[in-house]
Amino acid sequence: MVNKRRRGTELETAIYQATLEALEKEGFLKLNFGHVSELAGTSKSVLYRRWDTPFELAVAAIKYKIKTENSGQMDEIVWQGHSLKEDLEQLLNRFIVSIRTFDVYSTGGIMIESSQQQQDVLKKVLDEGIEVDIRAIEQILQRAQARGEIKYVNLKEEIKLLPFDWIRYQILIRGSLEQKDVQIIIEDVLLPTYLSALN
Amino acid sequence: MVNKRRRGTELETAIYQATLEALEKEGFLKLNFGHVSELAGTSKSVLYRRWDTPFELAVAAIKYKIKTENSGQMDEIVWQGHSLKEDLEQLLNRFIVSIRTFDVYSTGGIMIESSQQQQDVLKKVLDEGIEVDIRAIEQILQRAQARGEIKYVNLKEEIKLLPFDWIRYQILIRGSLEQKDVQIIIEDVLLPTYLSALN
DNA sequence: TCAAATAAGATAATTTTAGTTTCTTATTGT
DNA sequence: ACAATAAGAAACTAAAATTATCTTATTTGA
Repeated sequence: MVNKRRRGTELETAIYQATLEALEKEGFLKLNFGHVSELAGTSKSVLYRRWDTPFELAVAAIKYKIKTENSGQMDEIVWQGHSLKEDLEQLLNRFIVSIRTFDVYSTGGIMIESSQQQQDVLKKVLDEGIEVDIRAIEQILQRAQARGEIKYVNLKEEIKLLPFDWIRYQILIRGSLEQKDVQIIIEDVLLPTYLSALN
Repeated sequence: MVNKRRRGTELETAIYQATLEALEKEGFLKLNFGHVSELAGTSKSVLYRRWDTPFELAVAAIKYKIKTENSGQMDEIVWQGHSLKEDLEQLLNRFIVSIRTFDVYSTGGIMIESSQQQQDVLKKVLDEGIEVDIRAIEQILQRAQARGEIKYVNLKEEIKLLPFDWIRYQILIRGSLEQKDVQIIIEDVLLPTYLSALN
């Protein structure tokens, strides 16, 4: 390897891509600076200069990925359903796609520990997502109200988040989610819940 | 250190207890044979002979803990409620206690990866618990049927598992669960869902 | 009861990995 | 063109994981 040194943004995106590649192949636990620097075609010292731990690198890389690829996707949904049920189907299926993107970087997914600091960081990432989820549900409820399917739109936050929590659990922990499961949660749980609380 | 060598079951329970202690203090990621062998007052080679990886040791230790402490707890619930709602409160509060026992060994709790093999092992552990959960819900439903609160008791398995999945998610991933959240899931979600599906 | 088999425990040796430091030189900006 | 900055390579250090070897307590069963 000789001349042509990358730096700044160019170098960092290369590192991020290498990190994501490593995460996909080896997962979180095995992520280390040595391997990533090889993949990125740079050297360890470059990574040690920028991040203190592989964990921080991983978070930065995932943030980068979300920013460049998913940015605004959930925010700008064009609703196409003609009923509360159809809107929910559209929303949850879209959500499943985006959560699976995440899942790739935690091969399978199992709970393990992390430091308090690390938890705070990840909690923040999660919470940012939650706001988007809540807004989406609120939009759906208002559409349903306009149609006359429900009278009110005030729902407790925990209930608004229920389908997202449940889907995350199925994908990240259980490791599987079939189409029929989504139908079940919508028809047997969400619709009865909403109709009971909002009429 | 000299004479008096422990072996067999005696030695292994000592190792399991040392492992659980290490898990509580340091967590999953930092679990290693060297540290555990010190805590157990034995030597590394003894551990390397029995388990290939710290992960397998951890699983074995947690299994041991569940077997000796929690065994049959959930199975032998004496129901004390006088309504479907009260039965659900009893069940879920009990469940929360048992899941928190688990949580101690994953300080905080965050999803990270593990190998396919490891996942299979943990999936099996989870699945064993699921059977107990399902039986408990079925008992409750039959009591509700006997009281006349509901007509039928046939519920899809996904729905039966919903409250357990949801609670696990809150505790293991979100990292918190308040009493009011349990009330909300029971009153606003489960009861409407059951009454809608089973009448 | 005694000898052989088994497994515990101690220790040393080896390997691997993480992390640091040093140095050279390409690149940038003034 | 020259000084400042940061990339990249490599060697080095330290720590931890893993393996190997050996001694000896304990069990087994003839």
